[in-house]
Amino acid sequence: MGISHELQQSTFASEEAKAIVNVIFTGNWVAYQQQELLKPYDLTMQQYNVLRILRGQNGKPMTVLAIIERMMDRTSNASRLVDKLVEKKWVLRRECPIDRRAVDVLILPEGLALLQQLDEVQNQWVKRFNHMSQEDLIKLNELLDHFRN
Amino acid sequence: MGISHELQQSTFASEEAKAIVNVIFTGNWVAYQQQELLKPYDLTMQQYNVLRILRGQNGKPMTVLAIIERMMDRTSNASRLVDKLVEKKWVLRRECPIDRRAVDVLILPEGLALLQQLDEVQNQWVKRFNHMSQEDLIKLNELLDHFRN
DNA sequence: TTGTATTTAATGTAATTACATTTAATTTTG
DNA sequence: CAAAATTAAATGTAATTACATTAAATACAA
Repeated sequence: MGISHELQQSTFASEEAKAIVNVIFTGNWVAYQQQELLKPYDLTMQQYNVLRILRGQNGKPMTVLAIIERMMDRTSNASRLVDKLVEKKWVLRRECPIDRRAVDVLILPEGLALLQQLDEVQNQWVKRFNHMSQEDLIKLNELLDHFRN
Repeated sequence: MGISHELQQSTFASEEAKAIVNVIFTGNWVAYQQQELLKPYDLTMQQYNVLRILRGQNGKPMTVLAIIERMMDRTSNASRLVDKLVEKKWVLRRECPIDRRAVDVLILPEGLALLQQLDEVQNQWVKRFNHMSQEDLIKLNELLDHFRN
């Protein structure tokens, strides 16, 4: 089931053009599945992404700008994403003591607990990709990295 | 510049997890560039996608449903996308004579002219990817197809 | 020091998207 | 045939995103 069949497109102008469409389409395809996975937890992909970034800090706070730099979708409005997470009591936001322009964001135990729950869901879901060999996955990661230069 | 460095993430739980993030991130990355390219033409990626699908019909009309089946982002609201294209006089919408529930959508000469203009822009931009060999591109397409099963 | 520029985050807004519902037409079933 | 089910598209709406602007704090330069 290649991209040509998927989009019912008989030919592409070039292998480059095909790869561009394929990368976007496949990205949307995975993102959609992730969204479905997260829906029961009242969490959008971007919110989930922010939570995981904060967990990676191991308790250390992060500014909004630092969060953006690590996000998969950097066009998201991180201020408002953090808003939502604060609303849901999963993270804490407080003035940064060193630079009062900045804001420190911290994940709360409730947020960590939610992520732990989601780890299990995620681990189950990732099995969906075990039709790919380890070599294939490594090669795919290399090629995607190369694609972005 | 791998995905780890890009997102400042030291490790991933597995090569699968890394590939998932990489596919989404790279998809967003290309989509963002395409959007920037289209901005001067007052066209969103989804609108552009619909226009190109219609051009592929070589004058034959298509129903909204048929358009959706060929779109890269199938969660888009095709009705409203077509609305926008009708507003801008790039496509024509008319009742399907065979099934009055359906709507025939046709690209207009103005739409074709716009696309022709964009072909040139696109061709220039695609050169951005000529650091990838033809073999790399073919392999990338294969792996992305395989990734989706 | 003081005024200017830059940085950081928040906010206003318009457009888009997601999701459910509605409307109208067609198909299927009894 | 008539009623029920299904299909195609449009629409209402709430949430999200994109984009520009604003506000506040800090850095820099004269």
